[in-house]
Amino acid sequence: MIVSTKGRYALRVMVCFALHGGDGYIPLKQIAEEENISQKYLESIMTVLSKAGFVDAVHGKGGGYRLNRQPKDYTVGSILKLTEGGLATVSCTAQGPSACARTSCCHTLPMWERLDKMVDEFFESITLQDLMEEQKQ
Amino acid sequence: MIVSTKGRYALRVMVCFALHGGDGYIPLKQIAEEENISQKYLESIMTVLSKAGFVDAVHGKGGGYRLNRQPKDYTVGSILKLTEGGLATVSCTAQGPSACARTSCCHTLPMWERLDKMVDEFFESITLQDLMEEQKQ
DNA sequence: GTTTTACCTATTGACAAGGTAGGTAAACCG
DNA sequence: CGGTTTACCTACCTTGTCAATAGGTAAAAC
Repeated sequence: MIVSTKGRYALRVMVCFALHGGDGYIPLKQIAEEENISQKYLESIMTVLSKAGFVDAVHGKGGGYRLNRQPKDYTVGSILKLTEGGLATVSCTAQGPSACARTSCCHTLPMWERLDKMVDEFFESITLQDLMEEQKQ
Repeated sequence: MIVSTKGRYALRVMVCFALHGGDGYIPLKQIAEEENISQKYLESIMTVLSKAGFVDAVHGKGGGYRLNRQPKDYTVGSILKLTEGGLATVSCTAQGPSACARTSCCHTLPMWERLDKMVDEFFESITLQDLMEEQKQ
């Protein structure tokens, strides 16, 4: 598994905000109900997104969260890297390139590095806007 | 992480057998020492490969394991799917397509399916022969 | 000052990953 | 035949992470 619930929920919620559009703040309670995700669990994810400046947050009544960019200006890759803490496909490359002791003699490392690159480019090529427009059938 | 130690060890060991070449059987003890992997742990991996017919196994002195095809006739994908028990990148697609209750309304599922396909094609396009020839620098 | 909201700090239960321990069964060798 | 080498089998253990829960505090509106 390359992407855990955390990253997948983050994407779904961000798409949900994008679909709501407008300038208003939406409370997390509403999003949690619409997406049928534990509100408490979502809180921890939203805090990460908020601290990283991906969304605006306002306390109190009438508050909540909202996007602060156009959907086309969020890449899926940026959201996943933030919430998942990286997108390395194997532990060999998770600590950065050449962190493994076998680097110099490994016959498989170059493949993992190509895979990482391919996955990264895949996610960076997709935006929230793309996801909004996409749906099964 | 998309590929765990199990699958990575399996690949390294298979490449190791391929590099030894020849028709002789090689005892696991030797491979474990060369690759610096716990022999006991490798045993469980080799048993899987043996049962699936990826390698021949012979008991007793002079025995061990050997490949039973040309290196170019093993795809990385086939080895990983066997030892990892599948290569799904998200749990949404791990139980086969459309196993998720949100299938019909999910904005992210098509992306996961494309990712799965891309990863599968990547691994199926690489053979043991390719890995043998490959090394850093 | 009450309500609504975001935010913070544990804690939990389930599960798998990665490996260990100790055996049994087959094949060879003297 | 008896010992040695090997594959194979069953069980266990430790560690860590995931996903979620619980119970608060702080800010903003009314």
